[in-house]
Amino acid sequence: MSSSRRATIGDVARRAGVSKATVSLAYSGKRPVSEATRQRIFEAAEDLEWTASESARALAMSRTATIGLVLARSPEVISTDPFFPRFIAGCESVLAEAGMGLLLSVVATEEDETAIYRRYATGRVDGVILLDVQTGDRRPALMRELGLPAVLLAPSPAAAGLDDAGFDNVGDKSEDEVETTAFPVVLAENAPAIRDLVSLLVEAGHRRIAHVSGPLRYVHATERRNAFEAAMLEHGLDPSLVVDGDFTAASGRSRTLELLDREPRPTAIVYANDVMAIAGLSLARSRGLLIPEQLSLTGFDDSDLAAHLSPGLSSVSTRADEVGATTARTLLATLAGVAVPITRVDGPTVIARGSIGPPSDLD
Amino acid sequence: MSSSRRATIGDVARRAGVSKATVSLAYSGKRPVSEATRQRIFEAAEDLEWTASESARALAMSRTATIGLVLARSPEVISTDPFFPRFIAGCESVLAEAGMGLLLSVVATEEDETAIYRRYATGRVDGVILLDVQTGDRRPALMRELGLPAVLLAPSPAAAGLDDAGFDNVGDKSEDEVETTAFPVVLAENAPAIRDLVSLLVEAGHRRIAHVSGPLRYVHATERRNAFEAAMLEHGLDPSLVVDGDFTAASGRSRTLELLDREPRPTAIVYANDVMAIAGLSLARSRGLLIPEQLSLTGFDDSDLAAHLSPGLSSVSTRADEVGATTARTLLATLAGVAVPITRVDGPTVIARGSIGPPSDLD
DNA sequence: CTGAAAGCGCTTACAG
DNA sequence: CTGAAAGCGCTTACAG
Repeated sequence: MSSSRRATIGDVARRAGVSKATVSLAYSGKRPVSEATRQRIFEAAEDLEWTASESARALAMSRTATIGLVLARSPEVISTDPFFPRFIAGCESVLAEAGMGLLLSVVATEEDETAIYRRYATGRVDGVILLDVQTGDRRPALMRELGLPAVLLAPSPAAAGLDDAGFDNVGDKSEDEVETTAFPVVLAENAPAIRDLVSLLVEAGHRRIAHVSGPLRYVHATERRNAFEAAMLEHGLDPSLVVDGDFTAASGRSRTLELLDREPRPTAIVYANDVMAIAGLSLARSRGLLIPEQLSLTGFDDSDLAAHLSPGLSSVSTRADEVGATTARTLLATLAGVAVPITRVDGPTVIARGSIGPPSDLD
Repeated sequence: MSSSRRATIGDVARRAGVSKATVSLAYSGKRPVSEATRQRIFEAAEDLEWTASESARALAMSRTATIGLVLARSPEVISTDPFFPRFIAGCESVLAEAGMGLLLSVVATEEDETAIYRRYATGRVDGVILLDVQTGDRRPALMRELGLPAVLLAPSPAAAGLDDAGFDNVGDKSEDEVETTAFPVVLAENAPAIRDLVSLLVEAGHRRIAHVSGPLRYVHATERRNAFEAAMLEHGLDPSLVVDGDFTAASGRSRTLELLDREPRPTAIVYANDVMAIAGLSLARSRGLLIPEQLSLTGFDDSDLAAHLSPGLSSVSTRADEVGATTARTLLATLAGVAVPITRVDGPTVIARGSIGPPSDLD
């Protein structure tokens, strides 16, 4: 706008008295360039404020320096889930360093999601990150159909397609050929933290412990619920006090209402995320229950609020930023042709706070 | 991967027995194409599963079909602020329809932010959206330097550069020329909602009302604080009960602690966002205060939790999704060459819930 | 209504 | 160590 038009590699080459190829090579370092000419080139580029056009590079190299991420959740849940922004921030930190960008899409329906991936495959991104694995997830198959490199964030080995869970992340096997690799996975197990949470409550003296799950179409929600049930059984306790939530505050409130009306009342509730737990905690309090004396509660996500409620909400730190960074790194490695079949990251860890205590004998 | 290589426009042209130009024109509609050939072309394209390469179009048309958004906040605050995800979802809904993508960046420092914009200008995006206006914001100047079309979301006319607030969004004037237009602004005023909130509290009988602000480098935080003070003065009340928060739960808690220790204690607190209000509410309750009898509280954002706490948290709906959609639409119009100097959107509106009530005489 | 050709701004074999 | 040329896959004047 201010200065006429943007400089091109041709302008730089002319000013430095070299060919366009040499300018290109001086920057990419894909072939040696004498120190003298390199200097002249860099100076010329600086004078002209030149930087290579990404569009031109994209066409010439058939790589976009962009990776794609689609969030397929209701705006309501997205806005409430601290995982996404932290995960994205983690991705960004490694992508930025690699000079890559992140193309983000938010969709409501599965149809829209498929459409987006098709557009992505149209030379828009070099690869994608797959979050929120669902049972029977079709995205892995779609990615293969589109030839779109992808990395999957999975909450359990089963979700990673490592054993048969009806999930389609197994490589194609054809007769005499070697089995092709299923695409790369970052594994952040959810189960251990839930077990720890249950143990903590049991040790504190709780026997009637309930669980408010997330939407069970998500493998991570199922995984948390299964872990809850397994842990209860291990302790010889009744694992059937499970109600289905959907990660929203509304469901946290209504499911808690339901649980508090049971006879006998549970003395502790394990929620599948913080938002539901906070709504539940607030409700219990408004009912006059003392926290944690009459009701202990735990969340999942370790949202900013958890630590600063009074009492603090015991929760599970998912280290979403680290997970995001690792996932991005894994995708970059994949794009670079390095085979990374599976990367384990430290699982989420429990953070105990005031919302957990021994059950009182009052009730 | 599965099928050899992606089809190109050449393949489609050959199969349809026409020139590449005709294929291009059949899709763009920039010139009439006979119905018969159009049919043949579409069929050929379908057979070959062809869609135009975005990289090639980007180079040929010098437009990337991508807009950029950079979030420059600490991961902590981002993860807690429901505005961003909703705003982004709103943008997406109009961008997707227009076949455009959203390139998202998250940065920590101002340096990184500048670097990102420079990369953006390198043929990565067609324009950008500017959020979180700060006093003395340098981005408008930077955008002009880079020749990057932009639209600014402003919480007040002053922040939009509509009057002198030390903000650099005025057009260049040179001698005899017409004053060039400052770049487009979407205006969503914050002040009216805060005034409404104060009025509501005053009508309920409150006299000692406090405010916990956001970080004052943000114009929207300053705007909310100023509106609070102005409203208090209008009602003939002492406007000096203002403490500085930073939008985090931690600050919500500590500032509330401070306010509750004052003598006399405020009977109501207006927080600059929901997270601080929720932390404050929780603290007040743990101190044994009855809500709203002994303390009324209000938030800002209308986060998912607000409606489902017990009592519900009175808040301000920012309609972030609509604002996002409008902002995106404004940017698209700008890119299309339509001049849209300023677009007003419905300001945020108050939602009264149980956290507001008449002050009791108990204390 | 349609085609042949040039051009967008890079990168990369191919020669030297 | 360097240059001339072809190519990436589109779009868009220019002719007809």
